[in-house]
Amino acid sequence: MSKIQHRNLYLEVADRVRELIEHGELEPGERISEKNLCERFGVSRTPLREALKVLTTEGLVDLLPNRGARVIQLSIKQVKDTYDLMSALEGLSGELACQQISDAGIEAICALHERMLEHYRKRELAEYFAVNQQIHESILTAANNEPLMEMYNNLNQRVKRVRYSKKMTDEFWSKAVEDHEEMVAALKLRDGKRLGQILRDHLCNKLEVVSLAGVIEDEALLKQANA
Amino acid sequence: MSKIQHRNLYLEVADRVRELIEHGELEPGERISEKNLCERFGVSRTPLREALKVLTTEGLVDLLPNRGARVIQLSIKQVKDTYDLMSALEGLSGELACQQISDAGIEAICALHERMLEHYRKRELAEYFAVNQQIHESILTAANNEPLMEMYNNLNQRVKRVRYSKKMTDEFWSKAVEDHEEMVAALKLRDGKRLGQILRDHLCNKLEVVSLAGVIEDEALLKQANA
DNA sequence: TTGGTGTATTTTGAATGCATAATGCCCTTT
DNA sequence: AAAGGGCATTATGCATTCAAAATACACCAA
Repeated sequence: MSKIQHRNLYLEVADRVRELIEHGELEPGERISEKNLCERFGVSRTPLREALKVLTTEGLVDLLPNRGARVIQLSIKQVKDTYDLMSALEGLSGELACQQISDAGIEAICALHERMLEHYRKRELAEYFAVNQQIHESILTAANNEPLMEMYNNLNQRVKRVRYSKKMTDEFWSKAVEDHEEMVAALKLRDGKRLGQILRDHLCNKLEVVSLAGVIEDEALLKQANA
Repeated sequence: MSKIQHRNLYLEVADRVRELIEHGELEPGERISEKNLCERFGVSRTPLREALKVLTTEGLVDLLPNRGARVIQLSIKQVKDTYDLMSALEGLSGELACQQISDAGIEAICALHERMLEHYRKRELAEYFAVNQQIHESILTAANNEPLMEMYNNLNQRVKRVRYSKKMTDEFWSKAVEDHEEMVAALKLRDGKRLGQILRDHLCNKLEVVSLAGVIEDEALLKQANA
């Protein structure tokens, strides 16, 4: 029997707004109207404003005094900085995972890895991404470090929008798969230092940024053009 | 001329509550009475409640639905996890700092290092700590990575209480100073990989935890006895 | 006593109301 | 026509109010 959980309204609202941002229904830089969202969710301003304050602390929203809230708009530098940070966190997760993960856990990741390879061979990008993400999540979970998980997810949330819009070159893709081969090898040996190093250097964190620059600038230009 | 800044009340309140927690006026696990704090700060419940929500997302406060707020009380594992995470962040800050820091910046840190050594020789613990912290802050600043800084400060805030209460053994202390010698050497060579490695392994992050276990357990027992 | 039930009190959650700051628009002036 | 000033409108910040949940406490029964 699961515990009765009554969440507060502001948490629910925060989730919903997060979704709106993630799915692009609220665009970066867009002004968030309290009234508008209140009507949309059917709640009063109090829980909505509390939610906005939470989202501001999470770094997803920018709250200007007396001038309302906007969806955060990351500069290229901020995205790069965030990726650097996430790499470091992934590195740590690799080290910790090697110390803590069970044999079964390793096997599970190997299985995911095989599935990922299959999707790579078939050039199924969306499926590849999904499994890829599962692998990284599994390592993160195996690391068994709450604040690490929490921070990683928070950062991921911030860059999700731009992350999804990335293009994958063949060269980039094959390199990523190579990295994953090495990762699995290190994991099997429980070589934490090595896995950590690979994850820190993993191109998903580095190379991406290069192509990202394009995306962000395109969006910025587009916005200017429309304004 | 500095910009006119009018901060919202909830930010002010959040700062004040943070201080109360940091200085131990609100103890870990202690129930936070809304009414009490409202009267103390002379504000209505709205901004206070907003502040509590912010502090909850920051991980300093635990907000239970319909049952009020409490100051967060970290378990030994959580403290250990947080330290692991902070080590990784410090490591990253070292790598980045080496890439970005100016010659003048390096010299400034060397100067701080000399001052720290002086305090070490004179066994001036408080002064040593202060300068030590300045060094780490300088490196973090030199890394020039906003979200990194933000996260580090947040984590630091969470463990500040237990961090201050730590005891310093001679052996531990001398090892710490040795580490710092190596750090400065790596920094002078702008050897990011090396500085990163040293910082990740720096005992301030590792050894500390061992003695911490004692402190936290003592406090827990004390609390039980009083209850 | 001890355990449980029902009521009163306190505390929290959310909506509403009010004061103030920001925005938009029209009008004047040059 | 463009720039600036003033008024009306709107949005925000905070206080207050109302409703619901949790807590405390007294009372009763075993």
